[in-house]
Amino acid sequence: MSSLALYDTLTRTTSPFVPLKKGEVGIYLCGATVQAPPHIGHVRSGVNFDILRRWLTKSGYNVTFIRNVTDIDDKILHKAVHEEMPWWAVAMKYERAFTDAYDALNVLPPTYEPRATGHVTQMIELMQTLIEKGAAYAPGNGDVYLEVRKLSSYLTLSRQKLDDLQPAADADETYKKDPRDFALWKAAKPGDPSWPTPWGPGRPGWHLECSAMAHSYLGEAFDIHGGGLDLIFPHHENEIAQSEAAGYAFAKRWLHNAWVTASGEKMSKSLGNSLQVHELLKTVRGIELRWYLGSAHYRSMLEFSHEALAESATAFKRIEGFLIRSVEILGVQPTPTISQTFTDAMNDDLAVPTALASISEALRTGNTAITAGDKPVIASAANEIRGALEVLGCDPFDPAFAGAGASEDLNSALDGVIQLALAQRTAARERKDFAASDQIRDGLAALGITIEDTAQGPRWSITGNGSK
RNA sequence: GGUCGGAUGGCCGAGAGGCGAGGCAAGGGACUGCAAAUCCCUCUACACGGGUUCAAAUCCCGUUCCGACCUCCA
Repeated sequence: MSSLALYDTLTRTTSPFVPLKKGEVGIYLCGATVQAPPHIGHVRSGVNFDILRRWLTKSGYNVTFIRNVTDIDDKILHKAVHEEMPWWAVAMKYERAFTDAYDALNVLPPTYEPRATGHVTQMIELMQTLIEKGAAYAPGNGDVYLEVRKLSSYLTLSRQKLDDLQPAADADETYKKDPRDFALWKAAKPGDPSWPTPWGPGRPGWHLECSAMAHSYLGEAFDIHGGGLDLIFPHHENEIAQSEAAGYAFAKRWLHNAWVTASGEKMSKSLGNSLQVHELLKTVRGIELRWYLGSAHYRSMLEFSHEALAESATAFKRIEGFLIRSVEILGVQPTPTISQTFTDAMNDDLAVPTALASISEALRTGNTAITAGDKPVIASAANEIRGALEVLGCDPFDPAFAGAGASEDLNSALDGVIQLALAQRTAARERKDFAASDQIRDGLAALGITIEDTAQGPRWSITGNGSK
């Protein structure tokens, strides 16, 4: 038996995962700033950490998974002006877009999904603690800053030196003790939303909210903090700074997912528009997009191309096709089981690509067994494959992906109609009237129904793309 | 300037001292009335130059190129 080992950005090594509390895992994942529709880079993070969560759950842990929503920030306020909507309506609109995207990709809803605006009280408490401890200061302009020079462990995650940092171009140094001090809280500007605080009305700084929410739901110390690679600095450094200065042990381990790249570069805003989740879902199903996003190792860059996505979908359909045929032959859905090779791969810092190789092997075994009519082998291969797909969130029998399906009555009626046509075709084939036989097959194909002749007789499936 | 990644076959994508990961595409074959599906075979790659070693895609040194972060970022 292997046991789970995970990489830790803090130590830059892979080490055995030991939870703070036996059988329990607390995870905090930095979620979206809801100011635009999600592109695949955003949901890759969601998918990667969903796979981690599912594997931990499968391994027997009780997982508390917190993923926040940043529903107030500069960009949202700008967008509100641009879209001529209240800022809160903008935030809600895009929060829904993210939720829809997560749902389409079968990303499990977090245990709790806190919004920044709902945790101002906790943020004020945290700032009070920080000021009392002398780590933060309110210079009187309504801002509250964290004094980074006082922190010995600042920048340990990104391994930088404070003096090497380029000072922010837009830093207002009038009130800061050091240009690198960052804002915990921002004073209200005219027309902007604000919340009252002991230091004047204002709104949350980005970093503060995550520290406050992680503390609220996971306590002073928790197991895993996740996010995209680009959050290491400044966001996660600043979260550590705030939380440790407040006296919390904070995250024990840091996991960061790599980007989706296009032409070698991190997805930019302009590219992001064409790679929005809802656009891509016009070309592939959610389960196929998820398969694609999950198939690379979470710490590797994933070079996006429409061709690669299409190929990935083809590969997935082959696996799915085997499972469907296995149900037709065995009459029951496979019972998910986890093989040792899959376990070993996943326990090795979620080596999904290696795990996928074990699926390919089982697939070949299973398909060969179908040809041979070897039901026990078909069953064991199908069980193993379904077990793996379940962990990867790509189980075709998962009700999450069955949503748009027709009712049982309708399916039953449709099957009856097609069987009538197939009986005609079989009769035509028996009298060697292949013209008539092919006419029926072509006719069904035009309706998006594919006919395949197998050793067990003809089978049909809806593959779409029928001519209109 | 500082910090951190990367370069693997037609394409995607693992591996991290010794047994050709895997997938997709392509070609050939089996099966089939044809097709589809499936199976089998073929396609022996690790940016470059040195070095260490019995053995290097993997370790070391150097070089080139690409990318990320440095207070908006998944």
